[in-house]
Amino acid sequence: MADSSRRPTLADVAARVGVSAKTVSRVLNEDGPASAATRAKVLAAVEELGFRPNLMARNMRVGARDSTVALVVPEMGNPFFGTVAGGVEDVVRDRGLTLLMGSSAEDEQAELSLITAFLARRISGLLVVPATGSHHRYLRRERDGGLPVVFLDRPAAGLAADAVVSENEEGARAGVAHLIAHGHRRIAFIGDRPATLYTRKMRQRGYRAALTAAGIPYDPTLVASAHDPYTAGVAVRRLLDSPSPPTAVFAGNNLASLGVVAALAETGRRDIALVCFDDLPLAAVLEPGLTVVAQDPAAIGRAAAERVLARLGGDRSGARTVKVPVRVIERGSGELAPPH
Amino acid sequence: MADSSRRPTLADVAARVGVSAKTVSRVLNEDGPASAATRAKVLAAVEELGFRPNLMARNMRVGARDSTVALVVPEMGNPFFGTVAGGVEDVVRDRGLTLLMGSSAEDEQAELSLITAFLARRISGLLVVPATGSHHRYLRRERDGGLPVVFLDRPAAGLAADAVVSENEEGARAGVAHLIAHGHRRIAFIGDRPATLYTRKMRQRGYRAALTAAGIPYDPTLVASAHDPYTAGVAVRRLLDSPSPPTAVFAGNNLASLGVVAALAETGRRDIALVCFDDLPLAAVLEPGLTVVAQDPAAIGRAAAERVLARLGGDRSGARTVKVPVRVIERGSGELAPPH
DNA sequence: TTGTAGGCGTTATCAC
DNA sequence: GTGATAACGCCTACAA
Repeated sequence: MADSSRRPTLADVAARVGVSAKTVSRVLNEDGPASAATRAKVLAAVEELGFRPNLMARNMRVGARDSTVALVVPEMGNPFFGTVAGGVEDVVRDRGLTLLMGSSAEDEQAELSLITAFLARRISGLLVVPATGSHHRYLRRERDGGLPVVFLDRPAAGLAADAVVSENEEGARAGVAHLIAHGHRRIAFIGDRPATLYTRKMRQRGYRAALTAAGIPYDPTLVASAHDPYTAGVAVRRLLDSPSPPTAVFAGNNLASLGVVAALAETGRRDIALVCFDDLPLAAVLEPGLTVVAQDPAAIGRAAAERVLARLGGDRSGARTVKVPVRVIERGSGELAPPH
Repeated sequence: MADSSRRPTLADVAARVGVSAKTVSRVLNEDGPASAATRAKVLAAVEELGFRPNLMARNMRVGARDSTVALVVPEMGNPFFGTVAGGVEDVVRDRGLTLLMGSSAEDEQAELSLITAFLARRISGLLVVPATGSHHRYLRRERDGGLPVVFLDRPAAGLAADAVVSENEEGARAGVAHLIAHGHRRIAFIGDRPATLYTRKMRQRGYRAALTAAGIPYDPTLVASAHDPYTAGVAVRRLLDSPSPPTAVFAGNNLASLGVVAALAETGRRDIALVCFDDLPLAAVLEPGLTVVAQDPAAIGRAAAERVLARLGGDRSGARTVKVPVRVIERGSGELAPPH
């Protein structure tokens, strides 16, 4: 019985069988030749001792990166990022890569230490949904050294790198144009917080573009910020109680949408038209159904993972930004006409 | 200029400064003493070369496990598991551990190779939502060797190990009793698939217990299986079209619930009472609001992570199963009376 | 078919 | 304060 406080190593297995460590290695990796007898004895000893190869040691010797791809998201709980992660994993799993994942809690410092920890593990690829306000100049050297670095949902600041984002501006513009087409001229925008957030800016830009195209003046009093349902609800109520209230609302993200829908339901305002950016479960079951600009988070994850694999495969072309299409799904709430 | 195809090592930094590798190591780890001058020069060189410590090498030398905790879930996209993961991460992050995550796709083989890959990385803890039909005898040696192994949502098969689960039976019993209290006697059960799944069995047991307690005979024709919304919808429609249809439905998981809610809405059956296991976003906004037996997935994740930390801290007590409370949230759909 | 020497990047030990 | 040496577990290169 070997010292149970230590994990068995190749050498332990070898000693037990009476061969060299190299022979055991050969059997396990199906490397060089090995006689059937030796093979059987080795496998038996491996089983008996509960030997598990040490991947850290192997990678170090081989000089290879660890076969992991790291993903940094701002919040794990948000189903949007969960679905993104699922998309990433679907793609990398097929290549034998495993997913290393952490949340920055939308905090610059946390993001930095998380990424540092990942880099220290010699990951094979890095996927980042950057936290607000963070920059990524320090990743330049890694990327130049051959580490695929891809940004998701939001582009990097201070680094020309691959990015995969939704059609934020186009989608918002289409959603707001949809409301305008149904006769609305006073349309509120409940956007992400902080207002400097990339997705917020792009979606608000789309909002303004749609207004401009229709000759409707931009009214800043119709714009509010919220990231959680509660704040969004408060914002909508305030807007509806104002002297010249909106007849329609465009909700700029999934959590804000939840708050807007709830607020409209609670106040019984079934006359307010609503289009939400990002789809929600049960959206089709509401009455009226929720008209949304649907994103495809799984596709974002997959596209980003594929960029990583392409880079790993030797693609040295310039940084590219992939835009994942969104689509307007009409379900009723966006087709309500304003009171005349 | 060093060979740019190779990452700089401690030795490279040392050579540049003109000290030994050990000195650099001392500075970086704030280990032994080091003069202010040396320290400054070392840090400058580290910065200049873009040196990053190699954690694999460090761990190997120190003989330490990697500071990661691995989590295996059956499906990444499911928001339930996403929230569980968030709970895990909240707890382990505070201890400087990072999360390694993968999906088994509810497949026994995939789960095994995933766990094998994790073990090869010398993880510090293992959290598993076991795939249907998988067993975990092979983890016994790992656990005995000091690796904390904790199961979530479903207990292990073939291994006495810590587990954290919801109050499945109690919750289902309470939910069904709620329907009975409102006058229902023909209550359908749309459970997880396959029927051998732990949560399915426990919830169905609670369903039967509630019936028995009320003296209502168990009618297998009222029981159906579904894991995705579509199948659940089909099942409900079929039940409602049957000769002696139910007056109430108990939906056994979040995805089935989506399908049941949609089917009831589409068929215009506003008279059917409904209680769902697991809460859903927008549940409160439906009309009537959705009465649910709410689980607390984040709490499940946190509790499991805390078990891991306790074991890491030296807790050698016997395997324990933690039950995370659920609670019935009345919102209307579960309080509908049957037609008399 | 099998074994030996050496080294991957880091740190523990002991010496200066 | 600092350095030389050996060792962690494994694999490559070469030899037998």
